[in-house]
Amino acid sequence: MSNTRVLPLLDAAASEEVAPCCPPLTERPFTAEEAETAARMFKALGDPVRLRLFSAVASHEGGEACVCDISDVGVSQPTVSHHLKKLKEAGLLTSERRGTWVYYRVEPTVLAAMGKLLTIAPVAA
Amino acid sequence: MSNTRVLPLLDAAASEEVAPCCPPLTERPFTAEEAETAARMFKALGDPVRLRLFSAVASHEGGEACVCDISDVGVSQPTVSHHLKKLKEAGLLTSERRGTWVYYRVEPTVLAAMGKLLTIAPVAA
DNA sequence: CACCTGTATTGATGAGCGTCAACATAGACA
DNA sequence: TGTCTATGTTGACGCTCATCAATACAGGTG
Repeated sequence: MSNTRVLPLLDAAASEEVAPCCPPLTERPFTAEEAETAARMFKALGDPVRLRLFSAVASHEGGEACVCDISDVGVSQPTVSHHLKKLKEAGLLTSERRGTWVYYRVEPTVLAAMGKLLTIAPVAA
Repeated sequence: MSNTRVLPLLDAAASEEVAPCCPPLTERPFTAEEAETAARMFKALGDPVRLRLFSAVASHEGGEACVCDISDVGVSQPTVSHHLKKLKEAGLLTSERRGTWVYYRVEPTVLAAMGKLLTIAPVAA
């Protein structure tokens, strides 16, 4: 029944140890430092163009995509490059140049961490 | 083992039918409209002060909190009010006045929907 | 080498946002 | 009614950001 597990592609060990910054939003009030860190990630996804770019990379086969595959989002090429840089700085994407093209891929642990932020705190039992 | 289910507080029916806007980010590239909708929610959580306010409400007992309980986040009272309004406009919080105080509570279905955005697409099986 | 394509950087511009002081509004109570 | 507390609104200021044109850089091909 539960077919919406968080990032099953991670190996079992990692899936239990992904919290790099913060507890679930519902567990206790965030400290200023936790909020600063987590807000940076949410902010990176808070722009429609960046969200489309991120989704395009995340859903592309192999979990990675060339810029040329995803740059059709209605803005100029420099703007695409700028947003991809922002996503990299937020730790959501990594990039690698292979010959002529640059490939971006999602950082799976960060995606899992953000997913955990939005869960109800695990029942203590 | 899986103690990090998404919003177990929702009744079973709702937990299977929460997608108000978009599929998981990893399922397929977002359309412009989907990105616009989802980005609005992420953007609302993309500010440290708003994230602290939201976390304070979400983690408060009963799932709701008076403004007076959560307004100690280092900014002025009008700024707190402004951010709470933003969170309301994004559909993440609702408010209700009871006598002297105004109580905010989290909108659980939206939180669940955002959690689903950050999951890997369910295995088709 | 020159030339072409793909991607990143620079600099500028306009819009949006976070913040506050001042003021307004709502409810409780005397 | 008047006064006090809690919360929301207004208007302004400074800063950040999304965007683009122009340019630079990287790598392939001839």
